[in-house]
Amino acid sequence: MCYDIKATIETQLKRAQRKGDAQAVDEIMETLIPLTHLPIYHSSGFSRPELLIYTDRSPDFPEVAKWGLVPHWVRKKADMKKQWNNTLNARGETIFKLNSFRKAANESRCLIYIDGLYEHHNFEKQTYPFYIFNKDHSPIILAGLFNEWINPETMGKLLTFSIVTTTGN
DNA sequence: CCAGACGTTGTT
DNA sequence: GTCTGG
DNA sequence: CCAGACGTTGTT
DNA sequence: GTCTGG
Repeated sequence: MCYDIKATIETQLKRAQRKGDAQAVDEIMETLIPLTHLPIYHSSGFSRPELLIYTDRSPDFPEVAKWGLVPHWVRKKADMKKQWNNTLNARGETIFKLNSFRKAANESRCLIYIDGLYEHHNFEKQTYPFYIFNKDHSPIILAGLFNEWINPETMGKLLTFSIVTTTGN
């Protein structure tokens, strides 16, 4: 499960810095970062934050995307709103079967660089958030699926993504 | 056949 | 206790 | 998923 | 677009 994350600009840019050139990073800072909610210190997916993802069609130069995948078959804006809180996560075991994820699982995969994530644990009827991160503070790199949805009213493109989860190990 | 959904999480 | 909003 | 609300009346 | 439930 993964519904609450921390993502700083530095961490989100790590891949572009390593794989791209310095000019590309400057361009990202100027043109893409202002379109996002970065830096994100603790956001729930349900607040539908926008951040950078590294897609398989552009693996080293990130794209701005909104958390909560809108499937390709959604036609109306109202249907989109019904759908989007249910696709923050995608169970890896079933992504090739389900209508909402199958096409993206086959064709549109991405990576999401984050600092850490928050898991809630229950103890004596109370809930406590635990922050999970790498010991050396290196990025946690999550597997994701994405889709580019065309809003029929405005013809605007909306890039959205879902985080792939699996059973604990 | 048509209408309506299409998804995730947890379990002291 | 249960529903809504984020 | 968790956090926080959960309700009513009238109207310059 | 495709699957499920009635």
